[in-house]
Amino acid sequence: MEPAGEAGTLPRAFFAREVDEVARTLIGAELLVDGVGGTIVECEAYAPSDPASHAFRGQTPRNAAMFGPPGHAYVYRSYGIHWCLNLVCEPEGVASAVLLRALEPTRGLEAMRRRRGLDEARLLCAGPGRLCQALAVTGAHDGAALDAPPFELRAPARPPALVSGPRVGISRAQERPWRYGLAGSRFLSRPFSLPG
DNA sequence: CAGTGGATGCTCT
DNA sequence: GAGCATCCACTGT
Repeated sequence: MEPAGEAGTLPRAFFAREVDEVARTLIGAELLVDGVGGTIVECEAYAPSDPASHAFRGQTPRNAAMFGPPGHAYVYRSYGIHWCLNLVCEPEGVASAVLLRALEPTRGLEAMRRRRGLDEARLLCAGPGRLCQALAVTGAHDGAALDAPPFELRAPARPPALVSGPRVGISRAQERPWRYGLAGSRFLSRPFSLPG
């Protein structure tokens, strides 16, 4: 019985909205996996009918979680080496998701340093692959609910200042400014081009 | 600081 | 067989 500790957890309904709005609202939220994590400072929206989305060409075994209910994880392997964590949005079947790209580490720093083999806090979660390594997120979490252990997600106390820009590492639909960041954060995977 | 290439596995053509 | 929603080590200024 720990009602107080769960009071701020984001409900599944939080994710059942248009993905771009969810992405903006996630900046400043706290994400923990087994008690390890920090503040979300960078993420990207991947919408339905988005040529850069894994779901664009329809459902496959890999992207099946994107077609499932919102409020669940979609985890895929990137470049054969890294894992990337997405949060599924919108009504079930629409297949949109937010890719988490960077955290400001706040909890479990020692566990993250051990997993990453690094000391410098700035580099522990600065990038989607690094973030998953630091939080020990793998394909085993694909499809898992975000409002239950090992996940904890809490909204920010106050809306933070946002910056936006083109998404990173994609070749299609580069003109869509669906990358969001916490203004002034030193924990981004890379800087945003202009002050926003 | 910029640019290049290797590691490595899965999906889709 | 190509192409990745990446990261790191290495090169050269």
